[in-house]
Amino acid sequence: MPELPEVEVVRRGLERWVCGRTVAAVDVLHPRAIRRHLAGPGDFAAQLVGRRLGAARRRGKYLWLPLETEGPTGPDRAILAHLGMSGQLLVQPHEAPDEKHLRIRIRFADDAGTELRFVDQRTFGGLSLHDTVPGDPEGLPDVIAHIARDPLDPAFDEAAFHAALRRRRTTIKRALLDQSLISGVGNIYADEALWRSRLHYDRPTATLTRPRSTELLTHIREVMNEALAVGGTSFDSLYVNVNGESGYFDRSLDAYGREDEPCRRCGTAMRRRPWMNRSSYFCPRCQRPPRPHAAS
DNA sequence: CAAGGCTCCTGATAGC
DNA sequence: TGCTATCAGGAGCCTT
Repeated sequence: MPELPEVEVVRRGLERWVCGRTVAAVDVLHPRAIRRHLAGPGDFAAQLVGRRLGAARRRGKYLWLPLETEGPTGPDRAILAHLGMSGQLLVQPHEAPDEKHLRIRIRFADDAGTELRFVDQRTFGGLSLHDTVPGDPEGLPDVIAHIARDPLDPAFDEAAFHAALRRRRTTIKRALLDQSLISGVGNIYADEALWRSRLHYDRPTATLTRPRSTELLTHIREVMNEALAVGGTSFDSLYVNVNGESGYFDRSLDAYGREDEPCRRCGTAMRRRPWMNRSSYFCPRCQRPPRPHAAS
């Protein structure tokens, strides 16, 4: 499932293969893939044709491709992409057969011989076009202005993150998955970082000391950077990078998906608990549940 | 406003 | 064999 490292791999692929190319034609093959573009598929295509794409950017799990400005008037625009659970952005030769779940095809006005394809089995992801936040140096699309900076962003505000954890009345894994507090962390890397930090997923955020939240952030960054170094995590063929190659980080996971397998620190059988309509994996010995306490 | 639950979707897999 | 139930889960939206 694409979380920050996987999305960053895709961003780099777009940077290499799509940046600077001019859109010639757009085919929307499934309306759900364009549902966040409220003006509809026809408008999406009409707005894109003839526009040159700028350098791909990313915040958390969101990607965007700025449209290079045509003239002095009008707001800057960008193609916003989210991969959802199963989305892929593939650069394919024109002659490659259509993927079973091909949703959007973008052709370019050059003779490079390749096109950009958005393929998505479960259709949680999609593309859309948006104005960018006025004056924002990164050209952040306005609809994701509420998404927090991610832990690999040099401008991520660690002190503010810690203060928010102390202020919130919630638990640590919920906070890690809240993209308005910290972005880019999904279920897999949350479990990995909590295991490395020996923190139980139900630990109230208000109990974390500054050293503990700093340590947690360090583990988040480490696990993400390790995944990035090997091209991301993939359990099946659903996630591939922009060239269609899978990542290999799943071989290095310490917590996620390891129910009944021995903890790599202490040997205790790892456990899985249903949690928020998904699962949490943890070591019952290294990651002790928080002590229940009376409400104050 | 914050917190937490619901919902969208398809395919693999388990169980009967 | 073939059916149904379950699970995977990001994030917008809704309720409390």
